[in-house]
Formats: sequence, C-alpha cells, structure tokens
Amino acid sequence: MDHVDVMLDQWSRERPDLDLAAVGTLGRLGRLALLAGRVVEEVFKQHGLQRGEFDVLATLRRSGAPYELMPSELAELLLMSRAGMTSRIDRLESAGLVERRTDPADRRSVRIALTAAGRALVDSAFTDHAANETALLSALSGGERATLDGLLRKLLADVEGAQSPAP
Amino acid sequence: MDHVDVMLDQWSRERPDLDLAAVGTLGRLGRLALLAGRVVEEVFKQHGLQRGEFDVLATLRRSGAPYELMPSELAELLLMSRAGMTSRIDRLESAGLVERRTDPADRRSVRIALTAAGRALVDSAFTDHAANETALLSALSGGERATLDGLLRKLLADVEGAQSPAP
DNA sequence: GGCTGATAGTACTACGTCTAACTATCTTCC
DNA sequence: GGAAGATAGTTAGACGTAGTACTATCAGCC
Repeated sequence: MDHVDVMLDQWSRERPDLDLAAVGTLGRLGRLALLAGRVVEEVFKQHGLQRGEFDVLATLRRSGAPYELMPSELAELLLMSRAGMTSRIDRLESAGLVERRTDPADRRSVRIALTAAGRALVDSAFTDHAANETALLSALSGGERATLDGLLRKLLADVEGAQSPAP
Repeated sequence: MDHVDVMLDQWSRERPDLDLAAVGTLGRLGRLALLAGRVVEEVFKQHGLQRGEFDVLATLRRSGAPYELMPSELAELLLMSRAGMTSRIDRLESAGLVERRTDPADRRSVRIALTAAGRALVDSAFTDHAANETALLSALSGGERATLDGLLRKLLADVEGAQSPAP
C-alpha cells in the first residue's frame, strides 16, 4: 500500500526472528515527516524563507508583543544548538527581519526582536502555511485527524519527558 | 500536556482567525520524528554507524541475497540525491562495509554490495534497532499502536502519491 | 570585595547533503 | 552505423548545523 509495506515484506522474509511492527510505524513517521516537510518548505520558499528561518520568526511572533526572545530560548524551543541559532539570526538580521537588542539588565544577553517587516512577513507566511498543512491532512476525516493528534500527543509527551528528566 | 499544546495556546491567542488543528498535528509529527530520530541514532552510534550509513546497509540487507543495489536505486529508496549517495557509499566503502562492483552488462552502472563485515554489522545493529524502536512506542497500547500505524499508512500513501504522479 | 563557577553569545572547524556541471555509456531511430 | 537524447555516476562548490573553544558577564560565597 505504501513504500513501508514493501520494506516490511522484505524484512519479514530476511529477518523473521524480529518484531518489526515498531520499525514499520516509525518508518512511516519519519518518511512522512520528510515528505510533508518538503511540501511545507515550498510555501516558505514562496515567501523567500527557509524552514529554519520561518521557525524563528514564527516563534517570536507567537510569543506575543513585544515579539522578543533570547537566542538561547529560541535554540531550546527549536531543539537546536545555540551556535546554529547565532547563524540563523545573522541571516534574518541581514535580511532586516529581526534585530538584536541589548538587554540593559544583563549585558551578556541579547534580545532578538521582530522588525515591522519581519512581523508582516511571518503573518503572511503563516496564513498560507496553516492552510497548506490543513490541506496536507485532507486525506483523513475529522475523526481520524483527532485520533491521530491524540496518539501523537501521547507519544510526544512520553518522548519529551524521557528526553529531559532534568537530573 | 506537551510543547505543542503550549505553541497552540500562543497561536490561538495571536491568530484567532486561523484553523490551527493541522499545524498542531504536523508540529507534533515533526517534533516526534526529530526526537525519536535522536534516540534511534544512539543505537547506531553504539555500532559505529551514523543513521544515513545504517539506512544504506539496511536497504541492501533487506533486498535479499546477493545484497546488491545500484546507487541510483538506493538514492531513490532513501529519498535523497545521487550525489549524496555517492558520498555515503564512499564512506561505507572505505570502512569496508560495502564494495563497488562493476556491472558487466552496463558499464555506466555500479552495483553496491554488502561485504561480509557489512552484513554482520547490519544484522547486529538492526536487531538492537528493532528492539529500541519497539521500546520507543511502549507508551501506547497494542491497539493504539495499530491505530496509529493505520492512520500514518493512510496519510503516507496520500503524500507519496501526490509527490510523484509521474507526468 | 574578590574568587569560583555558571551562563550568554559567538568564532572556528568539520561534516553531510544539495544543486549544477561534467564524463561516460547506453538507447533509439533514421 | 551514426547522430541525438537519455541515463549512471561522480566532482566541485555552497549551505546549514553541530561540537568545541573562547570572551564577557553575572551570581554566590567566603
């Protein structure tokens, strides 16, 4: 029915000793994330953005006025290193979409703030993005989407919890 | 309940005009794929492999004897460029896990074949990998896992179909 | 008040992948 | 049998991110 079914057929012939159910499910999950990610990126591209750049703008935007966060907060929320975030911010800053503001209370810190142009761009891009993702799930009925969402939430809460049960 | 719920709360406050259900579901999907991927990579690391390298070895292994595929087949199955595949094969070959065999019938082609060492390594790694992925889904009941798998299959078949309805 | 350790951010380097260009070979068709 | 286009693989250069090391600053404690 899909490529993963082919994969499971092959594995069950070659390695009948193993329990392959989870390999199939997580294979589908990964493959879906990759393919859906490509579809999603097309919309960002139409707005002159890459996915990572959009993620930063969107995170600032959803944090509410005054649309400011620290680089370390952004890196943690987006599950990436601070060094990588420095680089993203560099690009967004030279595109005029964010600006670095010094924090008077802590001179180590920097506040990354949306510019007016960044705010306008992310609002426009996110509108298209939300519609695009809704279309991506249109193969499922409303009930199926709700069921899928619930199962993913349960799984994610488990994995996120296991990831950082701070010592 | 998870980080995506926080994100949706913020968005619904900032952009009450949009339908955000799909953004939440696909946000969970992407985040889960990323975090689960990191867990999965730990097992590969124990066997001295990176994820991409494992994927090549596993694809060859599941194709059955004589464990040979063309680089272009591997690239297509693993959803990546042929240039990237050349690079992966270079690494695997210098590690002695695969070898390049010339195809006498078509001198443009190369056959990538598992060596005995590669076969042994991937069998060992895949055994651990399957158990690891089973553990990753242990937060769900058997029925929930089956439901999740069915929904992901349905969605993946749709996205894979939309991706390449060859012109 | 001044040392010690923690924290925020960045520069530097390495790595894996992509795109585009290139070579070699095969296939088709006249 | 020879030209035109397709196909297989590789190379070269660019890009985004991670890991590490470094600077600057803050917080806690004697």
